[in-house]
Amino acid sequence: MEYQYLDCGFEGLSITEDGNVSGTVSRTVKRKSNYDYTSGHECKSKNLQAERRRRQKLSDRLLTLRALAPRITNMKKETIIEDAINYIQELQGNVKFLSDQLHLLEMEPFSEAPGGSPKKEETDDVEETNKHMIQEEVEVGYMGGNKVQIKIIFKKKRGKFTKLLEALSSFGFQLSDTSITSAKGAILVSSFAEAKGLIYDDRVAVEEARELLLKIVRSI
Amino acid sequence: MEYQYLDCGFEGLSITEDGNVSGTVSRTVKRKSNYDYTSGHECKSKNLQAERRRRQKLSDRLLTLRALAPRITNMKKETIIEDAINYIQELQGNVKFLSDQLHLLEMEPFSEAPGGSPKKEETDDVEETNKHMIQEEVEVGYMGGNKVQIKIIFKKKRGKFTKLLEALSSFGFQLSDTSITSAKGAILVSSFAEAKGLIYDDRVAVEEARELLLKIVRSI
DNA sequence: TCCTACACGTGACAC
DNA sequence: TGTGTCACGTGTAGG
Repeated sequence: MEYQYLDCGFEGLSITEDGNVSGTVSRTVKRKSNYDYTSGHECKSKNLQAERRRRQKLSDRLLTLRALAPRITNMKKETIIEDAINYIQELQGNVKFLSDQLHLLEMEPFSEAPGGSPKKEETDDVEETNKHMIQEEVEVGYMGGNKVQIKIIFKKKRGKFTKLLEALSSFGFQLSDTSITSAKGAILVSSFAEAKGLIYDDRVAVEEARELLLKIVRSI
Repeated sequence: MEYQYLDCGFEGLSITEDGNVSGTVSRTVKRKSNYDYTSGHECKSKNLQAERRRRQKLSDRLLTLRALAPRITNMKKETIIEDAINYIQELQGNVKFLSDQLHLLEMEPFSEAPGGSPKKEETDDVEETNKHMIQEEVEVGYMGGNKVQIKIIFKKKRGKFTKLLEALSSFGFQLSDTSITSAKGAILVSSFAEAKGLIYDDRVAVEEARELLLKIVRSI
């Protein structure tokens, strides 16, 4: 970093009073003529060195920033910042995903949260009941032993299926073979299951199971 | 953004042959005198406008970057980048912490051994991975558009399937028709899906999707 | 040959 | 009356 400019004391140019509106949108251009040209003072090498320091600092920060991102597409300044932006967004997504998963995993051992988060669910429920009017439907067929075959139709909603699975599992239904098809906002789940919690004298209480399933589906 | 410079065709200055070594450490100064002053050609307004565009783009990126970070200390360029650096490091720390905690929580169901000697657990884990050898398996077939058909085999574990569903959903896979069968501790999921997050010029990156799915399955 | 990206010096401001 | 920051125009190296 050696500069042979001394930059102080001699000037080869004078201030040209040409078009003076500088760059940005609305600068209050006052043309105050800060410099005292009679004394030849206000030497600009100070400003020069400060500017050099500033640039170097900024460049260093950019390098540090680039060193953090794993996906490096280019050395260009602009792409460095772009990569940083993308990386930050990716990291934010990861954090959100992991956080959600962690909370979900923490809630799991206590079966279902009773209070839960009321606001979202409420609005969703209102929308659901008002708008589409897709009627939930549940059928249960007895297959012998504690085996049943169940069919469930409900309205498609984000995360509803996974919650249904969890609810089924926590109520003692063990699904073996299941198939899911979705069409026009409705979901049909058809499955073979073992109903371990609903056995009365070696027979599954089919109607009870059906009502339980219906309650589960509607409550989610 | 209005400039009253036209900058093309007229020059008020000549090239002064003064000290020519410019800024950085070792520039091979050749002083080639690129410009043809006889013809008045090689008008520099192109370069000027390009430079303006570059600056504006860079400024925009900086603003975007600043918009991402929650802790804004200053509007200065340098501090914007500093904040971004700190924020990225913080996010990385969060991801690492959450990931660790998640993995720890996943191992918990196996740690309910009554004796509680850590050796056993370790050997158990090793035995598990060695013995059963249910290899995760992922296949992805391209069906046109952004539709894919996926097949996933993994070892049955409590809550794993619902977590898989959520992960798929959060990574942009929208399952339409899927069937699940389980046998001897293994689960086979076969499904049609829309891969909305992985479209490159109207084509789905199949191999990427496969690797992503494999990572998801293994990480859960 | 042109085009892109960069660092530089400089005037204008804002504390 | 200074110090720090900014955007600007410009020369120059590489592609």
